[in-house]
Amino acid sequence: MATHKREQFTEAEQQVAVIAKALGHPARVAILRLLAQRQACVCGELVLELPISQSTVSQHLKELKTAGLVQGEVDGPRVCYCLDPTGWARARQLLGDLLAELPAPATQACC
Amino acid sequence: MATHKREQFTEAEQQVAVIAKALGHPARVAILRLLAQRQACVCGELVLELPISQSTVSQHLKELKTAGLVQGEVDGPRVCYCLDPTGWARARQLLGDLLAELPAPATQACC
DNA sequence: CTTTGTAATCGTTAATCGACGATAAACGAA
DNA sequence: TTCGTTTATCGTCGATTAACGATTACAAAG
Repeated sequence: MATHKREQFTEAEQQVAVIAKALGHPARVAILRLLAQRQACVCGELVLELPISQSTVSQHLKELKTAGLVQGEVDGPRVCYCLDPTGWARARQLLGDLLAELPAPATQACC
Repeated sequence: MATHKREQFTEAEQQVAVIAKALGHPARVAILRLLAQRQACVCGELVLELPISQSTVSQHLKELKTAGLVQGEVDGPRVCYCLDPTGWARARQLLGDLLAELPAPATQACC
């Protein structure tokens, strides 16, 4: 059963997991890269660039938005997406902390 | 349909996604942190520290191993786990590249 | 060889994910 | 107001995930 015991982990662990989960699909990584590269962040542009359907892109955008990594602004009939400044900054912080906490280990294993 | 179009994204995007997916659960983040903190990386220790059952821990360890982040070495009746040196170094590289490629945006949104 | 302790696997269950087409909603233009 | 364009949502489907207890596999000890 997916009784999801997530509550029992630390706040930081859960937050990192949320970020990582959002990054856990190539389409979402691609979307973030596109949003960072070009300033033209209209949804339709993304659909043209990606090998998935419009509804699926929309779905991924929703997940990124839920994770706080992306924000969308309605602009007439279309929607302009971009990285969420504070959310992405926070994500960078959390991932950076994780990398700092888990440094590259010595070349030989522990045991 | 889960037709998984992952093949159609770039190699880097897919690899980042694999890493991120492995980090996408608080239990796995916790496991990695425990492995980095203490050198005592015996599976049983992890089970004692985590609020989930032995079989679930084993499952998560398997996923981390599949993602190349962790390695296990049989030591008599128990198994000693630790960060996979090369795999984790690679993961650090990929995540670092991503953070470099997606810098903290200007405080104001794009549109 | 049998027992004991440890970890992996199996089987099951519920929930979530990923994908799509179809439909609905929102808006500007005619 | 109606039409075309754009995006979000709905409904569906199969696959995967997360979790657990039970069982199995294995190695060391007796």
